[in-house]
Amino acid sequence: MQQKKEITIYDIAEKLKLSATTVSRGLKDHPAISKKTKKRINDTAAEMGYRFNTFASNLRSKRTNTIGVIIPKMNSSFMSAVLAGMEKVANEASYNLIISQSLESAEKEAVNVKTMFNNRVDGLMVSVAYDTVGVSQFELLIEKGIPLLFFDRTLDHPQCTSIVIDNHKSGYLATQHLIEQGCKNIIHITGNLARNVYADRQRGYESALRDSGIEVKPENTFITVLDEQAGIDAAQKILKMKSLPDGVFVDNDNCAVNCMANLMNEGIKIPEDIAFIGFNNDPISRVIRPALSTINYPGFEMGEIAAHKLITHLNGKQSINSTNSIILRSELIARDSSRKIK
Amino acid sequence: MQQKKEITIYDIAEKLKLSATTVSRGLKDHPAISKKTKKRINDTAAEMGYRFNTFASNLRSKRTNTIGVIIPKMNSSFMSAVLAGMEKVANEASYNLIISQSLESAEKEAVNVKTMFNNRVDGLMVSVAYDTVGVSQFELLIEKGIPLLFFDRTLDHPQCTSIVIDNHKSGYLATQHLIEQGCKNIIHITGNLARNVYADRQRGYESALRDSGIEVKPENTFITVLDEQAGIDAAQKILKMKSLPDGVFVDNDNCAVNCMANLMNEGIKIPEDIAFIGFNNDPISRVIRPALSTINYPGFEMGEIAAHKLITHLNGKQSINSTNSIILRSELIARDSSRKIK
DNA sequence: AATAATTATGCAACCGGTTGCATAATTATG
DNA sequence: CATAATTATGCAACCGGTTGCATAATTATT
Repeated sequence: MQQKKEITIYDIAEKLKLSATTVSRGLKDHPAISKKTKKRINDTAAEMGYRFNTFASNLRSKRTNTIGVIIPKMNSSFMSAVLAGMEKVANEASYNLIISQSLESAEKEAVNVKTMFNNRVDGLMVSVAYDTVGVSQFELLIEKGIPLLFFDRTLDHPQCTSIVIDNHKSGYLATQHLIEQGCKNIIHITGNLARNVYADRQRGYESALRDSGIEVKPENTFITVLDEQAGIDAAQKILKMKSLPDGVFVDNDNCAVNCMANLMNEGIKIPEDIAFIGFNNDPISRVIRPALSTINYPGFEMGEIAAHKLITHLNGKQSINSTNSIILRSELIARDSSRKIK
Repeated sequence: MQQKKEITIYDIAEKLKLSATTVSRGLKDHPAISKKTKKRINDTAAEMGYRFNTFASNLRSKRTNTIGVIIPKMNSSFMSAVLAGMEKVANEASYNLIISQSLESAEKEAVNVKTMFNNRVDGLMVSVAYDTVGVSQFELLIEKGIPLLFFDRTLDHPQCTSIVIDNHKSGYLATQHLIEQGCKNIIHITGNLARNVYADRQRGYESALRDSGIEVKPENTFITVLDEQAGIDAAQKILKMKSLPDGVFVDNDNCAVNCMANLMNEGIKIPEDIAFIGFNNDPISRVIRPALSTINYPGFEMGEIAAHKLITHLNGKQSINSTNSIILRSELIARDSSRKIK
């Protein structure tokens, strides 16, 4: 395992009878170095098998070209789309991404923030865990002037930009759509209402009901973790209700689909007995039968925009504080699971 | 944006009238430092707001505690499961993950390898792009003694470990299952046969046919990119065949589901007319109706094992060359899409 | 040809932990 | 109490690019 000696700019300098300074600049395409010298330097570097030492560079220049990302879980269709978008933009701008998962634990999230901090990421993008409370774990970044950006599940902080969709409007549209289809007794299956995404959708749901003169019943809102099991549990709960609902709005397609499948197994007809609408426009929503109505959530685009925003700021082109939040367009996609009216 | 001055071990040393050496060792829990001094050092560090400088450390110690991952695409259910598994293990072992996507392009893959190389990752885990040819782009890593591990889509290299499932057996099992259900004219929708995963499954498919005395027809193997569109295209192609197949084995659930849905729209009955089996055990396979039979591909586990294997090697516990390949268990999951016999 | 302006290159300190070797401080042994 | 054996701490060089400032080389101007 004895590594061959690494070639440094000093080795190149010596061979070319130049200074390390000139070699460093030549490799960086610095304007003060002549074309001829640059070519000599680059050729020799290639020939000698030189490789740039990021650490020496980072150490001196105090920049890492690395962006941290902390998300609850990698393996969801939505989140991997976001990551893919971020990676694409970051890669094109020569930034590296360090990604870690909080696994929905605020505690693990705090540890990850610390790690990112020690790794001196130039900036951090976060979608917070299910049970995160307060912003204190992020203060040390802000004090050091490290830009912090929230996306999807955000926290409110005057110095941070948030990238979100209009969750209130989305919740409103989804509910209104069910009402238009004739639903009068609508369940909302949602998550922790301390999280902006769920709270906003719940408010949208309530507004839509009120605007149509339908009573808002607290027992019609199910707080769950929105995973597959939660969908199954919700189905059981619905089956036990004295009067069956005629519409269900679920904040996650995957959860919705599992709930729906369970109800169908018990002989419930979708959408005739119960109309369904999900959230995210997950691929699963398109292939299930009946196809699941949903709210389109542009994950890939959100990732691109978040990364782009952060990088623009890092490159000094624009302050991250100039905008406090960016709201992406999301829209209703009506499919068979909610079409009671033909 | 003027950062507050960073606290270094020298600042701590000065305050405690110690040397930087002692502080460095104290923070690292070095055995030669007394308990008392360690406590003083750690307390002062915390109090002064010291943060460890990874770059200075990396520069000197020539280790990065960073592992690179290059995959074709992040946003597939299988791949995000793999990544989640890797991240979990890496995080627990205090390694960072740098992830980048080749987006199925060999060219972009080569660039990413170079970037990882320059970033001096301690090791690299790769699932190669659709059209990657040869191993030359990885040679520079191997020459420098940087361990390289392939998973899922592998390349053959004497110095690299591969983590795979038994694709031959899986292809055999899938095909055999269809035959047992009475299928005699089976299509295999697969990918680039230069990739081990697809070539092996194709061999398994052919072996199963032969073992049952069924003729292997080249035109029954569709080479595609296995995405949603490919599923739709395959459905069209099937509908135009002179004699319809009675079974279809698709190397990807998502593609399978789209193909199936398209055929059903045209009045084909699944499984009565055509039995279907997919690959991966994607969540989608469970919720679609009829539920899609598939091969369970333990992505999360594969990620965990790959990361664990690499890290064990990096920590000097075990040479990566001691095993040349690790084969994970995969199994057939029979569901309604293939059950012709009740 | 002399001077100014421009372009190209180099010096040397710096970034902040790490480590082999030497030395000092403390404890154990005879 | 002297000497050996441990244990604890420090010195100084090192890792390899980067950068402000100075100087050298070349070209333009009068």
